[in-house]
Amino acid sequence: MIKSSNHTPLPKAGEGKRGDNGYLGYLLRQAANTYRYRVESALSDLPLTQPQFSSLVMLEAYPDHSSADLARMAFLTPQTMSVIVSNLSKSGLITRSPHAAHGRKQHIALTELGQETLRAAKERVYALEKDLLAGVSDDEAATIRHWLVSLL
Amino acid sequence: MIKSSNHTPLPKAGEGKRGDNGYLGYLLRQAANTYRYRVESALSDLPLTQPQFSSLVMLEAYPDHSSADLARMAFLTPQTMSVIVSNLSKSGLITRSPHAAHGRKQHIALTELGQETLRAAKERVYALEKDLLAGVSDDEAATIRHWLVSLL
DNA sequence: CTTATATCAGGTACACTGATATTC
DNA sequence: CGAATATCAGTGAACCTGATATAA
Repeated sequence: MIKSSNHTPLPKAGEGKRGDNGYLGYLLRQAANTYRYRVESALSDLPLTQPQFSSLVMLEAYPDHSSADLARMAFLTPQTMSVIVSNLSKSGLITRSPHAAHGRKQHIALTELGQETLRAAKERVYALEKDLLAGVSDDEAATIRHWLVSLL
Repeated sequence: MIKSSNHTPLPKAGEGKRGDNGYLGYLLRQAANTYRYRVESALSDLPLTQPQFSSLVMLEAYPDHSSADLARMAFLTPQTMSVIVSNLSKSGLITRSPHAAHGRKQHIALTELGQETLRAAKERVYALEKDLLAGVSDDEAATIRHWLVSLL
């Protein structure tokens, strides 16, 4: 036998349950996983994971924000974000300098390498944005965008 | 100072970048993360992770499918799915019995506990489905569903 | 004393690649 | 032999909870 179980047809990959009639939560999860995989493939040579990329984008958009600030933005615990920031630091993409004047806060800054890497990553990732809306009208895009925001 | 950096306003949690105008991929990721967190909170007393829950649902819907089959459905490597299945087995939710007649395939079956747990988990998770579509019209829901499926 | 920040310690599930054994 | 399955070994980023130290 060539293909797996032969008395019950293998559902189309990713369907899990009933395709167009599948549960929304399941579809949301699968879609996000698929997209994450695409992003990490596109970034595989940099190297930068998606959470790291997101963190860099946030840092660039909102400089002078602390690790704790980033954690709140990303709905993560401070400890988790601390690990991500620490990994970014280990990769030489950011530097943390003690900020004596403001409590225990650390000033996070992108290094030259960090800026270069982020710029390259943005090109790749933003190119994927177009694919996300292929064949979707502006009205539909607005509906989708509004729905995603409403879930946060 | 009470709230983090005070000269640059902290963006609304989860926005990361520009809210309604944010990048779709980013919104997709954040929405999926938020949903995942809700699911795992709802399941925290069972205990069952979301990947484990998905696997159980697939197993119930498509009995007699192997770990390799599940991996294909979920877009995961056989090794990864093997770990998930192994954890389910360790928790006593499934049993694997050698199936001498069909190559190396293992027959996976839900135990009594597995069926009970899945039933309880379904109640909780499917209750969350309603929240996903709160304030969304049928037309909009169809658009969203179609979009998610198109990404897979 | 309270609050916020950062970080250490420990743990786990999940994801990958690579290698191996088994079976048809 | 090739193809499919399962699994061992190793690695790593990313999550979590809990405890601790520091500083406004």
